[in-house]
Amino acid sequence: MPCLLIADDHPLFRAALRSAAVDAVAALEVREADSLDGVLATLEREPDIDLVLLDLHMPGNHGLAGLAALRAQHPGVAVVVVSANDDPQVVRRALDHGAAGYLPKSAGLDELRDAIRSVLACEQWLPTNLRNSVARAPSSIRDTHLAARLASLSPQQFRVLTLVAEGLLNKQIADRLNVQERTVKAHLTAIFDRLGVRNRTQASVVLRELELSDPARRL
Amino acid sequence: MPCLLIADDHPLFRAALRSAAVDAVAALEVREADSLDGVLATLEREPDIDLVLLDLHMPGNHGLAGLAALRAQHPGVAVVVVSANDDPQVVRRALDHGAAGYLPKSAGLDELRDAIRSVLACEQWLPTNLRNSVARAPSSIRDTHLAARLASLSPQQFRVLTLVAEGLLNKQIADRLNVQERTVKAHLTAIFDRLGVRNRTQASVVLRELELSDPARRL
DNA sequence: TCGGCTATCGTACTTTCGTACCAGGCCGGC
DNA sequence: GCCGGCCTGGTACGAAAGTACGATAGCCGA
Repeated sequence: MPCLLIADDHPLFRAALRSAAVDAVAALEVREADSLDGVLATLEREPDIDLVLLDLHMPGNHGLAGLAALRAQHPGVAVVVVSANDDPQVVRRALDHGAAGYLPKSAGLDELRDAIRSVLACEQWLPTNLRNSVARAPSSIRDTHLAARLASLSPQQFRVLTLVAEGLLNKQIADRLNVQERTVKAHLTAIFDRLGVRNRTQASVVLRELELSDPARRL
Repeated sequence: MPCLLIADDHPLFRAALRSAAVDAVAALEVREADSLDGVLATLEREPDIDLVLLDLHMPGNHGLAGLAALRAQHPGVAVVVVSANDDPQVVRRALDHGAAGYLPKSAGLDELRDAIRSVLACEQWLPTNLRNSVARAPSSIRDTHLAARLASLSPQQFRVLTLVAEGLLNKQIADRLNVQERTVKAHLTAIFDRLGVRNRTQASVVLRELELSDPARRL
């Protein structure tokens, strides 16, 4: 039986997505989360989840960072990004970072149903009015490299990286993760190696590249 | 005689702005720059500049960081932000960081003329269709604090901060600025004090808060 | 079963960072 | 003139970061 996780910080919108989803797919189990940590915790707790509807703008998330974390820690779970933003460049970046689909918040029930069914069948899905423009949007080489590097991080490494990017000291990170500072250092050495950087500041820069810049930036 | 600096990385758009501007204001001197460094260099070289038309998306610039740098290093120069983005939240943030006006790239010649004249007369200017919505957009307390802190940095301190945010070592920064590493350290101590942070990673986070997030982020 | 990946922790070491104290020269405002 | 800010340095020191050797254990797929 297919299992869906709805990740959005807006209760009403979650409810709307839920009712539309159960209406669209027979015998669908649905979970909900209202923060990025909640999403990751739920995925840990319930490994049966097949699909996540992920709002890019929830607490603890910055742009595509949540998507990257999800893809890095749960590569087997499909992710459909749900966003009010329908700029083809942003959609392109989301797909490059492993999204299986992109659902504008303005989408109708038909589209939502289509999206869920397609992605559960392991097909990529985009709204019809975006397909052409997204296909034309060039993938940034920088972005695909970034995606590949970040996806190679282990879950724990990703957690360390996010804490580093918040400016925490190694000792603070160790306490937060209930390990020794020495272990944090070991992870950091691996992280630097994988990301191709030489210190923590550069690593945090890499992570922050995932924040969604102004859509006009690349024009 | 009023003097204007047009800062945009697109030559055609610079030309359009220039012809419209000289047409709008009598005896207007015009300079151009195509990068943030160019803007700052020109302002150093020519202290007579009264007004900058600043595109938010030029090389070396990330979101509002260029505006903040400009305001910090040349508080006497008025800045009109020129952007394709007309989200009221972004406009609000630009104004909170010291912009004297905001000109959508879709603006007509009349609006450009109005904008330049108003700002040269030391009045704030916004396009009519944005005035109400921007007035309703709340100022983020975080943002105004950020603006105040960043504006208190000296020019050299700002340069050090930008290099720190790129992940450079103190020694590398020293070489880049032709000073001793010890001097960089002195600047950093002052920077941490003013920004209210405790290490370089947190400082770079503060600077990167100025990047323009996805317009929908605050909804 | 075995190799590979991950996570954990250890010692010792170098480098970098950050702070403590200090000071001289420069410039602008009161 | 004097005060205050900025920019520049100097010595010294402790703290943090990062590296280089290690090690043990678990898990998973070939």
